[in-house]
Amino acid sequence: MTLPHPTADQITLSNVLAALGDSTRLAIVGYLARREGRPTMCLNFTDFGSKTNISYHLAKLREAGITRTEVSGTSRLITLRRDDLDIRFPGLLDSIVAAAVDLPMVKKIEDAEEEALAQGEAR
Amino acid sequence: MTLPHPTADQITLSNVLAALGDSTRLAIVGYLARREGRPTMCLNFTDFGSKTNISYHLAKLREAGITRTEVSGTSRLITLRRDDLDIRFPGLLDSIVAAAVDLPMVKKIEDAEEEALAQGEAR
DNA sequence: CCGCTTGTTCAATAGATATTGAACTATTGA
DNA sequence: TCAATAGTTCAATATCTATTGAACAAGCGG
Repeated sequence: MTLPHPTADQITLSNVLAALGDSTRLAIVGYLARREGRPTMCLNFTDFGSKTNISYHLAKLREAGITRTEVSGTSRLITLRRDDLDIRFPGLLDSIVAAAVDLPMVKKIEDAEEEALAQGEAR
Repeated sequence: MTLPHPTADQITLSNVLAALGDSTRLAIVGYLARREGRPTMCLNFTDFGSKTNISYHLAKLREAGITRTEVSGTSRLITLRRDDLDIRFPGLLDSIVAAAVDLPMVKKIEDAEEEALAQGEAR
């Protein structure tokens, strides 16, 4: 089962920039970049907003060609489409991610995660 | 006489991307990049929309820190803030401009210009 | 099979954004 | 001083976008 994604050549600069022009989605991308390697699903973003809202933003990112969403059981695995974006717009994602990883919003939820983890261990 | 511009460190990634997420403004930036060196004023953009509309979009670009607007008599000279943007977000503008210069909208008005020029010469 | 987890879809709403024409400001050139 | 030029401001509007809660779908574990 696969969700609809644009092919590499269907990705437009306008759509990419419009998608990233929202602070929530920019934070999602920054967070995804930090977690690269680790599987990331919708639940990981709940600190960014309600379940419904995250679903909405992730759909926007997917439709713009910024993320890839793979269905895995009841969850979805979200990854950045680094390779495709780099072919279409060389250097673009790198420069955006470089700044996005340091966004206050991203740091905030990383801190929240560490705290939750620490508490889980303490229990 | 100077218009209000954000300082380099007041420029945020979110604002820049939101400003460039509009196709008209993206075309303006692409066009500005093509004209780099030559002075460019609001009148040059009239093919992108009404006078009022261009004024609106140029204000957005200026407020986001993407362009600098200098008053010169009754006109304003618009330039890209390449240096400032490159310090804040290295590589970002370059990668965007590289794609934006080839936008259909940009090509269209360059063609229109050449035609107008040819006609002016013929007369 | 039942309930829990994970997400999506839908309808409603509030807020932001783009676009327009009319009126206005300010500078320049005759 | 007058008229033309170059842009802005304003109010109105139409459209789009983000956000929410309720209802739904689908896989997983007991």
